[in-house]
Amino acid sequence: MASNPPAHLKPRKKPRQARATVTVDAIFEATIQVLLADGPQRLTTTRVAERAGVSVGTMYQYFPHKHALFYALNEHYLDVLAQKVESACQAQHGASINRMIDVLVTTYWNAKTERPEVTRALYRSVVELDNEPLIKEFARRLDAATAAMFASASDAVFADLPTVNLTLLTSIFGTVRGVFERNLPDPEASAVHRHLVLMCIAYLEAVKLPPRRAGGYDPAPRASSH
Amino acid sequence: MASNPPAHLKPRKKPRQARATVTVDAIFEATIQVLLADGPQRLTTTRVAERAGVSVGTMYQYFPHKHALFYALNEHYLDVLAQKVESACQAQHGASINRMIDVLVTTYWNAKTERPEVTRALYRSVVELDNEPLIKEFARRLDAATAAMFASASDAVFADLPTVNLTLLTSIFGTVRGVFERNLPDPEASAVHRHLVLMCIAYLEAVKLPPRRAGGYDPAPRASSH
DNA sequence: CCTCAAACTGAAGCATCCTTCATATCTTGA
DNA sequence: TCAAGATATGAAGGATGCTTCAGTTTGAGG
Repeated sequence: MASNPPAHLKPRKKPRQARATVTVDAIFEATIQVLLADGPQRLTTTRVAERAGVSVGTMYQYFPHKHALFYALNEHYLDVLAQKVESACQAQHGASINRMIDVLVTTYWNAKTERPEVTRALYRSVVELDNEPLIKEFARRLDAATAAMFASASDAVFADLPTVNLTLLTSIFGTVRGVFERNLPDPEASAVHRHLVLMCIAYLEAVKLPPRRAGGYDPAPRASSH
Repeated sequence: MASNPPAHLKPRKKPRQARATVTVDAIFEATIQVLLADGPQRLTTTRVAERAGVSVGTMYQYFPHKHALFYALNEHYLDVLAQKVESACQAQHGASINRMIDVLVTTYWNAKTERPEVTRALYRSVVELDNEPLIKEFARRLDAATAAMFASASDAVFADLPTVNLTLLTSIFGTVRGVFERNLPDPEASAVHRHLVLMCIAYLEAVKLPPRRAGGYDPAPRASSH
Protein backbone atom coordinates (compact mmCIF):
# COMPACT_ATOMS: atom_id res chain seq x y z
CA MET A 1 0.00 0.00 0.00
CA ALA A 2 2.98 2.29 0.38
CA SER A 3 5.11 3.61 -2.45
CA ASN A 4 7.44 1.68 -4.70
CA PRO A 5 10.84 1.30 -3.08
CA PRO A 6 13.77 2.14 -5.34
CA ALA A 7 15.01 -1.07 -6.91
CA HIS A 8 18.27 -1.19 -5.01
CA LEU A 9 16.59 -1.44 -1.65
CA LYS A 10 13.69 -3.68 -2.28
CA PRO A 11 13.46 -6.74 -0.05
CA ARG A 12 15.15 -9.75 -1.56
CA LYS A 13 12.28 -12.12 -1.12
CA LYS A 14 9.13 -12.48 0.91
CA PRO A 15 8.76 -15.16 3.55
CA ARG A 16 6.87 -18.22 2.30
CA GLN A 17 6.83 -20.40 5.34
CA ALA A 18 5.58 -19.58 8.79
CA ARG A 19 8.99 -19.63 10.42
CA ALA A 20 10.28 -17.15 7.87
CA THR A 21 7.52 -14.72 8.76
CA VAL A 22 8.46 -15.06 12.38
CA THR A 23 12.05 -14.39 11.48
CA VAL A 24 11.32 -11.26 9.52
CA ASP A 25 9.11 -9.90 12.27
CA ALA A 26 11.81 -10.63 14.79
CA ILE A 27 14.31 -8.77 12.66
CA PHE A 28 12.12 -5.69 12.50
CA GLU A 29 11.50 -5.75 16.20
CA ALA A 30 15.19 -6.27 16.87
CA THR A 31 16.02 -3.31 14.68
CA ILE A 32 13.87 -1.08 16.81
CA GLN A 33 15.29 -2.52 19.98
CA VAL A 34 18.85 -1.92 18.87
CA LEU A 35 17.95 1.56 17.76
CA LEU A 36 16.55 2.26 21.20
CA ALA A 37 19.32 0.65 23.16
CA ASP A 38 22.36 1.63 21.16
CA GLY A 39 21.37 4.48 18.89
CA PRO A 40 21.52 4.71 15.13
CA GLN A 41 25.31 4.76 15.14
CA ARG A 42 25.55 1.30 16.62
CA LEU A 43 22.86 -0.20 14.47
CA THR A 44 24.86 -3.07 13.12
CA THR A 45 23.86 -6.06 11.07
CA THR A 46 25.50 -8.32 13.61
CA ARG A 47 23.80 -6.65 16.53
CA VAL A 48 20.38 -6.76 14.93
CA ALA A 49 20.77 -10.40 13.99
CA GLU A 50 21.96 -11.30 17.44
CA ARG A 51 19.08 -9.51 19.10
CA ALA A 52 16.63 -11.12 16.73
CA GLY A 53 18.05 -14.49 17.59
CA VAL A 54 19.04 -15.30 14.04
CA SER A 55 22.31 -15.31 12.18
CA VAL A 56 23.51 -12.52 9.97
CA GLY A 57 23.16 -14.67 6.92
CA THR A 58 19.46 -14.98 7.55
CA MET A 59 19.01 -11.23 7.40
CA TYR A 60 20.68 -11.15 4.05
CA GLN A 61 18.20 -13.60 2.68
CA TYR A 62 15.51 -10.98 3.00
CA PHE A 63 17.32 -7.69 2.73
CA PRO A 64 20.04 -7.09 0.19
CA HIS A 65 21.82 -4.77 2.62
CA LYS A 66 21.46 -2.77 5.76
CA HIS A 67 19.79 0.21 4.15
CA ALA A 68 17.05 -1.95 2.74
CA LEU A 69 16.22 -3.12 6.23
CA PHE A 70 16.19 0.41 7.46
CA TYR A 71 14.09 1.55 4.60
CA ALA A 72 11.52 -1.15 5.15
CA LEU A 73 11.29 -0.25 8.81
CA ASN A 74 10.64 3.40 8.16
CA GLU A 75 8.27 2.55 5.37
CA HIS A 76 6.19 0.48 7.72
CA TYR A 77 6.23 3.11 10.44
CA LEU A 78 5.21 5.91 8.14
CA ASP A 79 2.56 3.79 6.53
CA VAL A 80 0.90 3.07 9.84
CA LEU A 81 1.12 6.71 10.84
CA ALA A 82 -0.33 7.89 7.55
CA GLN A 83 -3.19 5.45 7.83
CA LYS A 84 -4.08 6.73 11.27
CA VAL A 85 -4.16 10.31 10.12
CA GLU A 86 -6.01 9.47 6.95
CA SER A 87 -8.81 7.67 8.72
CA ALA A 88 -9.05 10.41 11.33
CA CYS A 89 -9.40 12.98 8.57
CA GLN A 90 -11.94 10.89 6.76
CA ALA A 91 -14.06 10.76 9.89
CA GLN A 92 -14.14 14.54 10.18
CA HIS A 93 -15.43 15.39 6.75
CA GLY A 94 -18.10 18.02 7.07
CA ALA A 95 -17.15 18.98 10.60
CA SER A 96 -16.13 22.43 11.83
CA ILE A 97 -12.58 23.60 11.30
CA ASN A 98 -12.04 23.80 15.03
CA ARG A 99 -12.86 20.17 15.41
CA MET A 100 -10.81 19.23 12.39
CA ILE A 101 -7.74 20.95 13.75
CA ASP A 102 -8.17 19.43 17.15
CA VAL A 103 -8.55 15.95 15.75
CA LEU A 104 -5.69 16.35 13.31
CA VAL A 105 -3.20 17.67 15.80
CA THR A 106 -4.23 15.27 18.52
CA THR A 107 -4.19 12.23 16.27
CA TYR A 108 -0.74 13.02 15.03
CA TRP A 109 0.47 13.95 18.47
CA ASN A 110 -0.83 10.80 20.07
CA ALA A 111 0.57 8.59 17.37
CA LYS A 112 3.98 10.08 17.94
CA THR A 113 3.71 10.06 21.70
CA GLU A 114 2.45 6.52 22.01
CA ARG A 115 5.98 5.16 22.07
CA PRO A 116 8.14 8.23 22.49
CA GLU A 117 11.40 6.33 22.49
CA VAL A 118 10.63 4.73 19.17
CA THR A 119 9.61 8.06 17.74
CA ARG A 120 12.77 9.70 18.88
CA ALA A 121 14.89 6.86 17.58
CA LEU A 122 13.24 7.01 14.20
CA TYR A 123 13.49 10.78 14.00
CA ARG A 124 17.18 10.43 14.58
CA SER A 125 17.52 7.65 12.10
CA VAL A 126 15.77 9.31 9.21
CA VAL A 127 19.10 10.80 8.32
CA GLU A 128 20.17 7.61 6.66
CA LEU A 129 20.44 7.32 2.95
CA ASP A 130 17.67 7.72 0.51
CA ASN A 131 14.51 7.84 2.54
CA GLU A 132 13.63 11.11 0.92
CA PRO A 133 11.19 9.24 -1.35
CA LEU A 134 9.57 7.89 1.80
CA ILE A 135 9.10 11.32 3.26
CA LYS A 136 7.80 12.70 0.01
CA GLU A 137 5.25 9.96 -0.31
CA PHE A 138 4.19 10.36 3.29
CA ALA A 139 3.77 14.10 2.84
CA ARG A 140 1.81 13.58 -0.34
CA ARG A 141 -0.62 11.22 1.32
CA LEU A 142 -1.28 13.45 4.28
CA ASP A 143 -1.49 16.50 2.08
CA ALA A 144 -4.25 14.86 0.16
CA ALA A 145 -6.08 13.62 3.24
CA THR A 146 -6.12 16.95 5.06
CA ALA A 147 -6.81 19.02 1.98
CA ALA A 148 -9.90 16.95 1.27
CA MET A 149 -10.98 17.31 4.86
CA PHE A 150 -10.59 21.07 4.99
CA ALA A 151 -12.32 21.47 1.67
CA SER A 152 -15.35 19.84 3.25
CA ALA A 153 -15.45 22.12 6.28
CA SER A 154 -18.94 23.16 7.26
CA ASP A 155 -17.95 26.59 8.45
CA ALA A 156 -15.15 27.85 6.28
CA VAL A 157 -13.87 28.21 2.76
CA PHE A 158 -10.32 29.13 1.90
CA ALA A 159 -9.03 31.17 -0.98
CA ASP A 160 -5.71 29.36 -1.26
CA LEU A 161 -6.31 25.99 0.31
CA PRO A 162 -3.11 24.36 -0.96
CA THR A 163 -0.95 26.93 0.74
CA VAL A 164 -3.00 26.92 3.91
CA ASN A 165 -2.86 23.18 4.02
CA LEU A 166 0.85 23.07 3.38
CA THR A 167 1.51 25.63 6.06
CA LEU A 168 -0.60 23.77 8.56
CA LEU A 169 1.01 20.41 7.97
CA THR A 170 4.51 21.79 7.92
CA SER A 171 4.03 23.61 11.17
CA ILE A 172 2.24 20.77 12.93
CA PHE A 173 4.81 18.18 11.94
CA GLY A 174 7.63 20.55 12.70
CA THR A 175 6.31 21.52 16.07
CA VAL A 176 5.84 17.94 17.16
CA ARG A 177 9.30 17.11 16.01
CA GLY A 178 10.69 20.06 17.89
CA VAL A 179 9.04 18.89 21.08
CA PHE A 180 10.78 15.56 20.73
CA GLU A 181 14.06 17.06 19.78
CA ARG A 182 14.12 19.32 22.79
CA ASN A 183 12.87 16.46 24.89
CA LEU A 184 10.31 18.70 26.57
CA PRO A 185 8.98 17.32 29.85
CA ASP A 186 5.31 16.68 30.12
CA PRO A 187 3.74 19.80 31.55
CA GLU A 188 5.44 21.86 28.87
CA ALA A 189 4.81 19.36 26.12
CA SER A 190 1.11 19.28 26.85
CA ALA A 191 0.99 23.03 26.96
CA VAL A 192 2.58 23.21 23.55
CA HIS A 193 0.09 20.67 22.29
CA ARG A 194 -2.80 22.79 23.50
CA HIS A 195 -1.35 25.99 22.17
CA LEU A 196 -0.53 24.42 18.85
CA VAL A 197 -4.23 23.73 18.45
CA LEU A 198 -5.02 27.30 19.41
CA MET A 199 -2.49 28.55 16.95
CA CYS A 200 -3.83 26.54 14.05
CA ILE A 201 -7.39 27.54 14.80
CA ALA A 202 -6.48 31.19 15.03
CA TYR A 203 -4.68 30.84 11.75
CA LEU A 204 -7.61 29.29 9.95
CA GLU A 205 -9.95 31.90 11.39
CA ALA A 206 -7.68 34.57 10.02
CA VAL A 207 -7.31 33.20 6.50
CA LYS A 208 -10.77 31.82 5.85
CA LEU A 209 -12.99 33.67 3.44
CA PRO A 210 -15.79 35.62 5.09
CA PRO A 211 -18.96 33.50 5.13
CA ARG A 212 -21.92 34.66 3.10
CA ARG A 213 -23.16 37.02 5.82
CA ALA A 214 -21.51 38.38 8.94
CA GLY A 215 -18.17 39.57 7.64
CA GLY A 216 -15.11 37.71 8.88
CA TYR A 217 -12.63 40.27 10.08
CA ASP A 218 -12.07 43.38 8.06
CA PRO A 219 -15.15 45.18 6.91
CA ALA A 220 -17.93 46.07 9.32
CA PRO A 221 -17.50 43.22 11.80
CA ARG A 222 -21.02 42.45 12.84
CA ALA A 223 -23.31 45.08 11.52
CA SER A 224 -25.32 44.02 8.50
CA SER A 225 -23.18 45.29 5.67
CA HIS A 226 -23.66 48.73 4.15
CA MET B 1 30.75 32.89 24.20
CA ALA B 2 28.83 29.67 23.71
CA SER B 3 28.27 26.99 26.31
CA ASN B 4 30.84 24.77 27.95
CA PRO B 5 31.54 21.76 25.79
CA PRO B 6 31.52 18.44 27.63
CA ALA B 7 35.09 17.60 28.59
CA HIS B 8 35.45 14.72 26.22
CA LEU B 9 34.94 16.83 23.16
CA LYS B 10 36.75 19.99 23.94
CA PRO B 11 39.35 21.05 21.41
CA ARG B 12 42.79 19.75 22.27
CA LYS B 13 44.58 23.03 21.95
CA LYS B 14 44.13 26.41 20.38
CA PRO B 15 46.30 27.63 17.52
CA ARG B 16 49.14 29.83 18.69
CA GLN B 17 50.79 30.72 15.44
CA ALA B 18 49.25 32.24 12.36
CA ARG B 19 49.62 29.15 10.22
CA ALA B 20 47.81 27.09 12.84
CA THR B 21 44.85 29.43 12.70
CA VAL B 22 44.79 29.06 8.96
CA THR B 23 44.87 25.32 9.38
CA VAL B 24 41.98 25.22 11.79
CA ASP B 25 39.87 27.46 9.59
CA ALA B 26 40.67 25.28 6.62
CA ILE B 27 39.57 22.24 8.57
CA PHE B 28 36.23 23.79 9.42
CA GLU B 29 35.64 24.86 5.88
CA ALA B 30 36.65 21.46 4.60
CA THR B 31 34.23 19.82 6.99
CA ILE B 32 31.39 21.79 5.51
CA GLN B 33 32.57 21.09 2.00
CA VAL B 34 32.72 17.37 2.61
CA LEU B 35 29.34 17.46 4.27
CA LEU B 36 27.92 19.16 1.22
CA ALA B 37 29.65 17.03 -1.35
CA ASP B 38 29.50 13.60 0.26
CA GLY B 39 26.90 13.73 3.00
CA PRO B 40 27.27 13.05 6.69
CA GLN B 41 27.84 9.34 6.08
CA ARG B 42 31.03 9.95 4.17
CA LEU B 43 32.37 12.56 6.51
CA THR B 44 35.68 10.94 7.19
CA THR B 45 38.74 12.20 8.97
CA THR B 46 40.83 11.34 5.96
CA ARG B 47 38.50 13.07 3.57
CA VAL B 48 38.28 16.21 5.64
CA ALA B 49 42.02 16.38 6.06
CA GLU B 50 42.60 15.83 2.38
CA ARG B 51 40.12 18.53 1.42
CA ALA B 52 41.64 20.90 3.93
CA GLY B 53 45.05 20.24 2.46
CA VAL B 54 46.55 18.99 5.70
CA SER B 55 47.37 15.57 7.03
CA VAL B 56 45.15 13.61 9.35
CA GLY B 57 47.64 13.97 12.14
CA THR B 58 47.23 17.71 12.04
CA MET B 59 43.52 17.43 12.71
CA TYR B 60 44.20 15.36 15.76
CA GLN B 61 46.39 18.04 17.16
CA TYR B 62 43.35 20.23 17.59
CA PHE B 63 40.48 17.82 17.97
CA PRO B 64 40.71 14.71 20.12
CA HIS B 65 38.37 12.90 17.75
CA LYS B 66 35.91 13.28 14.97
CA HIS B 67 32.98 14.15 17.17
CA ALA B 68 34.85 17.04 18.72
CA LEU B 69 35.34 18.52 15.27
CA PHE B 70 31.70 18.07 14.52
CA TYR B 71 30.68 19.53 17.79
CA ALA B 72 32.82 22.60 17.30
CA LEU B 73 31.36 23.13 13.85
CA ASN B 74 27.79 23.03 15.05
CA GLU B 75 28.65 25.13 18.04
CA HIS B 76 29.96 27.85 15.80
CA TYR B 77 27.02 27.67 13.46
CA LEU B 78 24.45 27.84 16.22
CA ASP B 79 26.32 30.61 17.94
CA VAL B 80 26.24 32.81 14.86
CA LEU B 81 22.58 32.03 14.31
CA ALA B 82 21.69 32.80 17.90
CA GLN B 83 23.52 36.09 17.75
CA LYS B 84 21.60 37.17 14.69
CA VAL B 85 18.29 36.41 16.28
CA GLU B 86 19.28 37.98 19.58
CA SER B 87 20.27 41.25 18.04
CA ALA B 88 17.17 41.30 15.87
CA CYS B 89 15.04 40.80 18.96
CA GLN B 90 16.91 43.45 20.86
CA ALA B 91 16.18 45.93 18.11
CA GLN B 92 12.45 45.31 18.31
CA HIS B 93 11.93 45.97 21.99
CA GLY B 94 8.86 48.09 22.42
CA ALA B 95 7.54 47.44 18.95
CA SER B 96 4.17 45.95 18.03
CA ILE B 97 3.72 42.20 18.14
CA ASN B 98 3.05 42.10 14.43
CA ARG B 99 6.36 43.66 13.72
CA MET B 100 8.12 41.44 16.23
CA ILE B 101 6.77 38.30 14.66
CA ASP B 102 7.63 39.45 11.20
CA VAL B 103 11.17 40.31 12.17
CA LEU B 104 11.65 37.13 14.17
CA VAL B 105 10.41 34.79 11.50
CA THR B 106 12.15 36.59 8.70
CA THR B 107 15.46 36.85 10.50
CA TYR B 108 15.47 33.16 11.29
CA TRP B 109 14.26 32.26 7.85
CA ASN B 110 16.85 34.33 6.07
CA ALA B 111 19.65 33.05 8.23
CA LYS B 112 18.70 29.52 7.32
CA THR B 113 18.10 30.27 3.68
CA GLU B 114 21.29 32.20 3.14
CA ARG B 115 23.19 29.03 2.36
CA PRO B 116 20.52 26.41 1.99
CA GLU B 117 22.93 23.59 1.24
CA VAL B 118 24.85 24.20 4.41
CA THR B 119 21.66 24.38 6.39
CA ARG B 120 20.42 21.14 4.98
CA ALA B 121 23.74 19.45 5.57
CA LEU B 122 23.82 20.59 9.17
CA TYR B 123 20.23 19.61 9.81
CA ARG B 124 21.08 16.16 8.63
CA SER B 125 24.23 16.01 10.66
CA VAL B 126 22.75 17.05 13.97
CA VAL B 127 21.99 13.40 14.49
CA GLU B 128 25.51 12.75 15.61
CA LEU B 129 26.33 12.01 19.16
CA ASP B 130 25.91 14.34 22.04
CA ASN B 131 25.00 17.66 20.53
CA GLU B 132 21.92 17.71 22.66
CA PRO B 133 23.66 20.15 25.01
CA LEU B 134 24.23 22.41 22.02
CA ILE B 135 20.58 22.40 21.10
CA LYS B 136 19.52 22.99 24.65
CA GLU B 137 21.81 25.95 25.01
CA PHE B 138 20.70 27.38 21.70
CA ALA B 139 17.06 27.02 22.67
CA ARG B 140 17.73 28.62 26.03
CA ARG B 141 19.35 31.66 24.48
CA LEU B 142 16.61 32.26 21.97
CA ASP B 143 13.94 31.59 24.54
CA ALA B 144 15.38 34.36 26.66
CA ALA B 145 15.79 36.76 23.77
CA THR B 146 12.30 36.39 22.40
CA ALA B 147 10.60 36.28 25.79
CA ALA B 148 12.20 39.58 26.70
CA MET B 149 11.12 41.03 23.40
CA PHE B 150 7.51 39.94 23.69
CA ALA B 151 7.34 41.12 27.27
CA SER B 152 8.16 44.59 25.99
CA ALA B 153 5.46 44.64 23.33
CA SER B 154 3.71 47.95 23.05
CA ASP B 155 0.34 46.49 22.14
CA ALA B 156 -0.08 43.24 24.00
CA VAL B 157 0.33 41.46 27.32
CA PHE B 158 0.19 37.70 27.71
CA ALA B 159 -1.13 35.69 30.59
CA ASP B 160 1.25 32.79 30.11
CA LEU B 161 4.16 34.22 28.24
CA PRO B 162 6.51 31.26 28.78
CA THR B 163 4.12 28.87 27.10
CA VAL B 164 3.29 31.28 24.32
CA ASN B 165 6.93 31.88 23.71
CA LEU B 166 7.78 28.20 23.75
CA THR B 167 5.00 27.41 21.33
CA LEU B 168 6.06 30.15 18.98
CA LEU B 169 9.67 29.15 18.89
CA THR B 170 8.95 25.48 18.57
CA SER B 171 6.60 26.00 15.70
CA ILE B 172 8.77 28.51 13.88
CA PHE B 173 11.89 26.39 14.12
CA GLY B 174 9.97 23.28 13.26
CA THR B 175 8.27 24.81 10.27
CA VAL B 176 11.50 26.09 8.82
CA ARG B 177 13.08 22.72 9.32
CA GLY B 178 10.15 21.06 7.63
CA VAL B 179 10.52 23.30 4.61
CA PHE B 180 14.12 22.20 4.25
CA GLU B 181 13.37 18.58 4.88
CA ARG B 182 10.74 18.49 2.19
CA ASN B 183 12.96 20.54 -0.04
CA LEU B 184 10.09 22.81 -0.99
CA PRO B 185 10.69 24.78 -4.19
CA ASP B 186 10.63 28.52 -3.95
CA PRO B 187 7.12 29.63 -4.72
CA GLU B 188 5.82 27.24 -2.10
CA ALA B 189 8.57 27.97 0.38
CA SER B 190 7.89 31.70 0.22
CA ALA B 191 4.21 31.10 0.61
CA VAL B 192 4.82 29.08 3.74
CA HIS B 193 7.06 31.84 5.02
CA ARG B 194 4.30 34.39 4.57
CA HIS B 195 1.66 32.18 6.05
CA LEU B 196 3.84 31.27 8.97
CA VAL B 197 3.94 34.95 9.85
CA LEU B 198 0.17 35.16 9.50
CA MET B 199 -0.22 32.13 11.68
CA CYS B 200 1.95 33.45 14.46
CA ILE B 201 0.26 36.83 14.41
CA ALA B 202 -3.18 35.27 14.52
CA TYR B 203 -2.03 33.14 17.42
CA LEU B 204 -0.74 36.08 19.41
CA GLU B 205 -3.90 38.04 18.73
CA ALA B 206 -5.90 35.13 20.06
CA VAL B 207 -3.97 34.61 23.27
CA LYS B 208 -3.12 38.14 24.26
CA LEU B 209 -4.94 39.65 27.20
CA PRO B 210 -7.56 42.23 26.30
CA PRO B 211 -6.05 45.70 26.50
CA ARG B 212 -7.32 48.09 29.16
CA ARG B 213 -10.29 49.24 27.10
CA ALA B 214 -11.94 47.83 24.01
CA GLY B 215 -12.29 44.15 24.83
CA GLY B 216 -10.12 41.75 22.83
CA TYR B 217 -12.31 39.03 21.42
CA ASP B 218 -14.96 37.57 23.59
CA PRO B 219 -17.16 40.07 25.33
CA ALA B 220 -18.78 42.94 23.44
CA PRO B 221 -16.23 43.34 20.66
CA ARG B 222 -16.24 47.04 20.00
CA ALA B 223 -19.05 48.62 21.89
CA SER B 224 -17.94 50.45 25.02
CA SER B 225 -18.37 47.73 27.63
CA HIS B 226 -21.57 47.30 29.64
C1' DC C 1 72.14 32.82 12.84
C1' DC C 2 70.57 29.41 16.17
C1' DT C 3 67.64 27.04 19.12
C1' DC C 4 63.45 25.14 20.66
C1' DA C 5 58.75 24.75 20.79
C1' DA C 6 54.99 24.63 17.73
C1' DA C 7 53.15 22.62 13.85
C1' DC C 8 52.90 19.10 10.58
C1' DT C 9 53.37 14.44 8.30
C1' DG C 10 51.47 9.89 6.93
C1' DA C 11 52.23 5.00 7.25
C1' DA C 12 50.54 1.54 10.20
C1' DG C 13 47.96 -0.51 14.06
C1' DC C 14 43.70 -1.56 15.62
C1' DA C 15 38.91 -1.99 15.52
C1' DT C 16 34.60 -2.47 13.23
C1' DC C 17 31.53 -3.57 10.03
C1' DC C 18 29.24 -5.36 5.74
C1' DT C 19 28.48 -9.08 2.94
C1' DT C 20 29.13 -13.72 0.93
C1' DC C 21 28.87 -18.60 0.41
C1' DA C 22 29.51 -23.40 1.30
C1' DT C 23 27.12 -26.14 4.33
C1' DA C 24 23.47 -27.76 7.38
C1' DT C 25 18.69 -28.09 8.84
C1' DC C 26 13.84 -27.84 8.36
C1' DT C 27 9.07 -28.14 5.93
C1' DT C 28 6.11 -29.29 2.61
C1' DG C 29 3.73 -32.05 -0.47
C1' DA C 30 3.47 -36.16 -2.96
C1' DT D 1 8.66 -41.73 3.92
C1' DC D 2 11.42 -39.00 0.87
C1' DA D 3 12.90 -35.56 -2.32
C1' DA D 4 13.24 -30.81 -3.20
C1' DG D 5 12.86 -26.34 -2.14
C1' DA D 6 12.99 -23.08 1.61
C1' DT D 7 15.40 -21.45 5.41
C1' DA D 8 19.24 -20.90 8.54
C1' DT D 9 24.20 -20.82 9.90
C1' DG D 10 28.52 -18.27 10.93
C1' DA D 11 33.37 -18.17 9.80
C1' DA D 12 36.02 -15.54 6.73
C1' DG D 13 37.02 -12.15 3.02
C1' DG D 14 37.30 -7.56 1.97
C1' DA D 15 36.75 -2.86 2.85
C1' DT D 16 36.87 1.27 5.36
C1' DG D 17 37.71 4.28 9.11
C1' DC D 18 39.68 6.18 13.48
C1' DT D 19 43.63 7.30 15.89
C1' DT D 20 48.53 7.22 17.17
C1' DC D 21 53.35 8.38 17.16
C1' DA D 22 58.08 8.71 15.75
C1' DG D 23 60.10 11.69 12.97
C1' DT D 24 60.37 16.06 9.99
C1' DT D 25 59.59 20.86 8.93
C1' DT D 26 58.55 25.58 10.14
C1' DG D 27 58.57 29.89 12.64
C1' DA D 28 59.54 33.07 16.56
C1' DG D 29 62.47 35.05 19.76
C1' DG D 30 66.97 35.90 21.31
